[in-house]
Amino acid sequence: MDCNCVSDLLLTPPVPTLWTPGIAFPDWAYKPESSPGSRQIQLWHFILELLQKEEYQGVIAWQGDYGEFVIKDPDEVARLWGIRKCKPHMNYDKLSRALRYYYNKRILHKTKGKRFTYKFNFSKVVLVNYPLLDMASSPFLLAQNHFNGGAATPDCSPVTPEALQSLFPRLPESGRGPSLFERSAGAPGPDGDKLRLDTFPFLGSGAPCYSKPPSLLGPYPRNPSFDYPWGFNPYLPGAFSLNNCPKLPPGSLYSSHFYPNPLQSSLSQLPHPFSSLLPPGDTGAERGQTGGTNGQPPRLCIPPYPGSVPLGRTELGNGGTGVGDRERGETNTGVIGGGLGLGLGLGLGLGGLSVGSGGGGRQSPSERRKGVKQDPESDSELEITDLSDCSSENENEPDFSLGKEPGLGGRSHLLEAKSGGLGGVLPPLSSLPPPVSPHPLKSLGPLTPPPSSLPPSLSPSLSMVDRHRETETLKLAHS
DNA sequence: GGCGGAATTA
DNA sequence: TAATTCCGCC
Repeated sequence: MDCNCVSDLLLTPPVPTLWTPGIAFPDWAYKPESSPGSRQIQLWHFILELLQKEEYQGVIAWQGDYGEFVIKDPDEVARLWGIRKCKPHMNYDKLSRALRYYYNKRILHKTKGKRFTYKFNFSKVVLVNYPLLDMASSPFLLAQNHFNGGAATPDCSPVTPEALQSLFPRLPESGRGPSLFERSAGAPGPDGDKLRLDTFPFLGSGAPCYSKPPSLLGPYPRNPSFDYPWGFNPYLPGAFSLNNCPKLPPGSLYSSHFYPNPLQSSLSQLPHPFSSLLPPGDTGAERGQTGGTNGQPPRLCIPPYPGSVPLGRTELGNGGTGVGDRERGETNTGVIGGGLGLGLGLGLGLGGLSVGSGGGGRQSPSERRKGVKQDPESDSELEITDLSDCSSENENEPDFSLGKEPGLGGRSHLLEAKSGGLGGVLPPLSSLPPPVSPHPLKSLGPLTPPPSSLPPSLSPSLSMVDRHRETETLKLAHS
């Protein structure tokens, strides 16, 4: 982009001590390539940036549900966005159109009844930022599909703290402890990127309402030496006002040097148990996932998640009820089964798990008006029918996964290639545990015993995993 | 305000 | 591909 107005805005790295760890994406999240099809920052990244910065609390802020934010000053947000994109004529109408554009992608949805209020679907964000996560966790999510097999499966509810906790057992339940894994904090480079769960502000506990992500509310280990040595700068694409940091040369903003290929790094970024899928010597544990490396403890920020509602609150119960399109946003459910499981389990080619369409009510307003369109892609309230369906869901969206290969086949191959026969690690589909719980999240249990703080509701997942292992053991014994 | 279609842009 | 722009409808 050769837009001056952008470059003027972009280059102010955050001051670590001032940084509010609400939402920060791994460096590669800002990598143009990480935004398929996009050469520049995407709107939702931008929104996250604004939400993350205290100076914009008066313009846009977290509010209400986890992942929910309100645009307090639509015109200002539009103006800022226009500045960022060099679109001087940007206005809220256009901006909101772009936001609506995310509905089908399920990155966002509208909070009905609340003006200027939207809600992030973080499961999607997870997928976007952790393209291999779904693969790595496939054993669980595959099982998840079994669980969801007969029921309408909401495709993507927000990732809950519990879900993340399951995915990242070491993730502390509160925002104080450093627990996220970080990759080497050494020199920037292919190994310099890191994965931060504070990327997801709704995954911790917090007050139902907040002017900023609850993650900002709790104690947070300010690390004076935290200077993004790997080149990651959550504000890079859009730093607005912090000027006391050295500007990066214009060309460095998206320098590939700082933005390693996520495909190469994301798997190795995966925390246990995913890291265990890596070849020996490359596990997260070995890289010091718990304590960080190079003396730099991983940091975690705990996001605003009105924590009290782990699994069932929200949208989980709505899935598949066949609500109308106007309700689609609120139907956003089943994080694991949907968001993560979607990419994962389905991707593995599990498929065949038809989930009813939930019956009608899927026409868009215009469809109702015009009486047309059958919604083949069934975008929002996606019913997971099979892998192809799942990926078809993504057909209209940026390819967040690995290339164009539909489904997991491609992913698996890739993973295998990358990790040296990972395929052998992944359990055969036939070994998947039988449905144990209809609850999508329950299948996402951690491989390791869940933290004591985890709600009992997650316990069953453990037994599921155990059963899975037993099955595997038996199979091995038989063979 | 909010929605989505359609054409267009970069 | 990810918007941007315009628009008519609700």
